[in-house]
Amino acid sequence: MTDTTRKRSDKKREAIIQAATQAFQEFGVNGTSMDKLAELAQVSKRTVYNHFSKKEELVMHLIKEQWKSALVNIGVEYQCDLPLNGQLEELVFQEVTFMCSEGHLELARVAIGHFFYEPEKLKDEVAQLKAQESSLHRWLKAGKADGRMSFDDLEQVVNEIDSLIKGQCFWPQLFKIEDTLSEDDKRRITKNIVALVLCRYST
Amino acid sequence: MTDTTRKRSDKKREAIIQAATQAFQEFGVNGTSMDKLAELAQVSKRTVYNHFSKKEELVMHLIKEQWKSALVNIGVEYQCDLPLNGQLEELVFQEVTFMCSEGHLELARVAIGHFFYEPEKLKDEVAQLKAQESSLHRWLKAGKADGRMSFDDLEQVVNEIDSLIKGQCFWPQLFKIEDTLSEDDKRRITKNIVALVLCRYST
DNA sequence: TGAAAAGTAAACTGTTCAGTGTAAAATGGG
DNA sequence: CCCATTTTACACTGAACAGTTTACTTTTCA
Repeated sequence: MTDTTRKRSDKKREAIIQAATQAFQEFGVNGTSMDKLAELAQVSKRTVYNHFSKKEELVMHLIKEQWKSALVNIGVEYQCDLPLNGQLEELVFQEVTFMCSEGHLELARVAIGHFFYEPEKLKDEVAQLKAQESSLHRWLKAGKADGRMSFDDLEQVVNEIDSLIKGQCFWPQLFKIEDTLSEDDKRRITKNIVALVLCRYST
Repeated sequence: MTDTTRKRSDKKREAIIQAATQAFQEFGVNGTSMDKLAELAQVSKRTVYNHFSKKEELVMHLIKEQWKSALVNIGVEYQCDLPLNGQLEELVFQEVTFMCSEGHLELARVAIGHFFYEPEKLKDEVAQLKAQESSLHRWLKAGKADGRMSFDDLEQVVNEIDSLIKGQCFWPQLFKIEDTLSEDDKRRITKNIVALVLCRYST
């Protein structure tokens, strides 16, 4: 397999992935036939099958790929010498921005469309994702250790914040019930969440 | 159409609806063929088509039906002479209980499975549902009028409470990522939500 | 009892789609 | 120019499925 052949092959592969990404987002996995996909990718159907032996393989490839690229770390480290308010606002704002970004929403749509009737598989994937301790976890833990935050159950607080974020910045957009949020919307929502949380859990 | 014929016909119809309800929940609308459905209902396929001329008609019938029956009013009216805590706890608990009931989850699964790639239709349906002012709306408004609650934006507060409830009692269960909640779970979650909300918005 | 209403079984139409087989053609290195 | 690899066009298989047609049976009740 020579270098140039690989290059041509890679280009085709790229085109397939590109087309699949778009098509799956627009029509869903089930709504995108392999014929249609090949046509969109400007590639023969057979070539699609040369690169991905089953539709499922292509789907999983895309999802994993997007998962990976989505994991650009959100990072704000706790600092004893700064007010809680500003720090937590920055952290929540980053999460909000990520949650309602088109990239993340599109990934979620494909994944949900694909896994909706395979809850077992979904559970596994989500478990993997949840395994990593989030920046939010770390920050809250540090705040408690520092004596400026007070709560019994860390997991519960994380859950509450997560619910508040997703309930306003993810689910409505996922189902296209609400439009994309403006920067002002994001700021406003962030401020409200932070106010709510600090009012209750800061000492 | 005589009385007894109606009875036989109704039984068949009932069997169809019954089977469709189950099958749509388990396999999704797209995953349930009309042949399979007829078999599950112990009814000939033609009979299915005699009652519902298209699959779509059957689907819509089910969804509307369940919507309707789901609208058992959640009702707790604001009372000036009782502590906020207990009142709001009762109200939130009712919402929590409704949200995570199997009936509601199953309806939501069918609706989402059906509407996922038809966001326009979904938007319409949701708009209809949102039109009704909830008991929560009324209670918060009354609390504010009474001077015991304080907030600028009613809609936002309702949204926050709604997010907290759904984030812990609806979405995880919808995707079968979390198990059904026990009574204790519901109570605990309710208490935490109410504490969070009153801490911030009661005067 | 007999006619109307409803149900049944099974074959059939037409379509969509995943996945395969094959032979010809394009590509690019040696 | 020749050889490897890859791509392409296209026909094909086999399955699934919505919806229809037909010829026949059962139920109900007047």
